Amino acid sequence: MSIVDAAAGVFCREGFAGANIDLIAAEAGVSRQTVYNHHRDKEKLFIAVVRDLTERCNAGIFATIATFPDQPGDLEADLIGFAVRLNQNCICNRDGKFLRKLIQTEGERYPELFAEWREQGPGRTWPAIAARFARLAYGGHFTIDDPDVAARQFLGLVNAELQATFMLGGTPREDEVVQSATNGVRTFLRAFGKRPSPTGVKKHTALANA
Amino acid sequence: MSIVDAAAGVFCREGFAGANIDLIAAEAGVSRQTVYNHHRDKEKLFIAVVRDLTERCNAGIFATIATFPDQPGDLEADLIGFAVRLNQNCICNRDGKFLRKLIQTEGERYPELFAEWREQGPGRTWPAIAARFARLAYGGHFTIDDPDVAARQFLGLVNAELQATFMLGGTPREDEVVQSATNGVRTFLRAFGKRPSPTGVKKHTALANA
DNA sequence: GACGATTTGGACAAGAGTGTCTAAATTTGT
DNA sequence: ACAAATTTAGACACTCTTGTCCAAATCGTC
Repeated sequence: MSIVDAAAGVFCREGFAGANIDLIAAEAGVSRQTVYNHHRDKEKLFIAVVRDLTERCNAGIFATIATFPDQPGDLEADLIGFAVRLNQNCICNRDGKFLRKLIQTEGERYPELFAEWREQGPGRTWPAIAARFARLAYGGHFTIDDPDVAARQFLGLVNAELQATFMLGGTPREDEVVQSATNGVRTFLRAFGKRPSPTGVKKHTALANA
Repeated sequence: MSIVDAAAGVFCREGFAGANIDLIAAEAGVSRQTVYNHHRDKEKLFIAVVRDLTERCNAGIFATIATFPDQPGDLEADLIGFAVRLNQNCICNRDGKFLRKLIQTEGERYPELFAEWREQGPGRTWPAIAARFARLAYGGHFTIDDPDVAARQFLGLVNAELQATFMLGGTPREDEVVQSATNGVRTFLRAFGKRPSPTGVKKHTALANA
């Protein structure tokens, strides 16, 4: 395991103040001196960790956004699949979990660093998702007023049932992710879908592959 | 300011490891020895802080749930008012912000303590809100399949636009809270409201008083 | 095989924080 | 006003951590 990977784990578990360089070195399988050789001090190491995580997470999110169903066959199933991929590949994986925790934990201590994240992360990914929704709406699959609002509400809905787990830093099981996404997408489509389908519930299988 | 209040602030800012007892004593306006007299050690003090916050937050949430509109005049405006009260009085205030941060930061270090929170917090408040929604549905104001899912989605929707702010430990402005609640409730009612109102947008003022 | 670069382990100084102790000062109740 | 309880300031031992220094060992490359 690389030094920054090991450091990410320790910083997440112990917080910045509680993180021990000796422990990081041990988990990385190198000597303490090597840690200091590569990264001048604890703070520089921390910054390197956040930058690394932000970069990797963003790459994953954009790769997943590229799989957005622009020409859906079954709109409900396709959106559920997209939501599940987004969660499993970007938010629930190791990088996503770590980055989320570091932002929550140390966000106030490094305003510039996390302002940067905010711009590069939600500031770029949310509009990208909104654009995909706008396209679907333009194609006649939706009736939405504001694509940006719709995108944020989509994310809020498909994660609605995972909040408590995220709070405690846990990782939801795959079936919980699928369940939350399924319920969220159904509500989303009841609100914005073309046919205001009544209570009728169709049976669909979520495609959870990458 | 009491010792636990001061400790709450310092634990939140600095994390458990980074929190300094001298600083807590100074902010509480007492000597360090007094802190040790009241709470045997740092860990006991931390536990007292979390218990205190959990208790106060729960009281606030249940007080707010008591204002749920059981017999709504204007359903949309009443739900927006409820959502705004919930956010302003329970989630965005000092106690809510601190409890959220402590759970995110130290949740993994004290599993029993935060399992307790989970039972006393979401475990009791979510069903309570769900029961109110079930009552509205039974009264013919809604068409919902599962009140529990609907309650979680309601919370997810009205907070959808505040996520990034919560992440960084910030406090959203009142108008942001109202905006998010308004958009969320409108979408919620488009999905579950009795009359599947089209894109039509009515003008309503959110009652944001306590 | 030899040479330069990197890594290693261990020692080290400096600083910070926890928790204890004690005697003096202050508050509280009566 | 007095006695008991509490609070205070300061010193203290102890532990832990950071960051530096250095000589020996290891590695990579030619």
